[in-house]
Amino acid sequence: MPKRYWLLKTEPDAYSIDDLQRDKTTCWDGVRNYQARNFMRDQMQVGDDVFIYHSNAQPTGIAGLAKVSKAGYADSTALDPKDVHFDPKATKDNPIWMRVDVAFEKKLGRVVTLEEIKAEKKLATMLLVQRGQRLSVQPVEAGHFAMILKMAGQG
DNA sequence: GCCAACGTTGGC
DNA sequence: GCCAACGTTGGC
Repeated sequence: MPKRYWLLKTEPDAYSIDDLQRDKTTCWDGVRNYQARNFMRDQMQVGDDVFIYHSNAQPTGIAGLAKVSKAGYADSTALDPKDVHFDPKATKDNPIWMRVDVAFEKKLGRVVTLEEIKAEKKLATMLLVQRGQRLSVQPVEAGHFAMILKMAGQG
C-alpha cells in the first residue's frame, strides 16, 4: 500500500502537540465515528505521515507532525465502563472501535491556521475546509500535505 | 456560550 | 425505512 497522509483532530485542552512531544507516542483512542474508524482499520499504515490539528484552540490549525507507529487495533477504552468513551455494545470479540498509535515527529515552527488554509485556493478541496465536515480522522492528499509544510516554512 | 451541521437512536 | 429528537462537533 502506498504511503498515505492523514489529519488527526484534537482539542489541545485535552491533548495537544506538546503533550505528544512529551509522551513521544500515544494511542489515538476514543474515536467514535464509523467513517473515522474505517480509515484507522483499513487504511492507516505504519510510517504514514500525520498532521496534528488543534480544534477549539487559539488559533485553530495544524500544529505539528507525527507518524503512524502502529496500525489499527482494538480500542479497549470501549470495553471499560469507567472510561468516558465506553460503548456498552462493544465486546472483546467485537470491540467495534479501533485506534492507532502515533509517534511525535515535530512541532511546526508555527501553526498553519484554519484561516490560512481557507484562504489558500490550492487547498480548497481539502476535506478539512468542506462545509460542515467534522471527521476527526481524515485523509490528506500528498500535494496538500506538501503545500502546508511549505506554508509552515518546513517545505 | 451560541448554534449550525452532522451522526445516531428509536418510535412507528 | 422514515424521520423527529437528541447528542456531539467545532468554528466563531
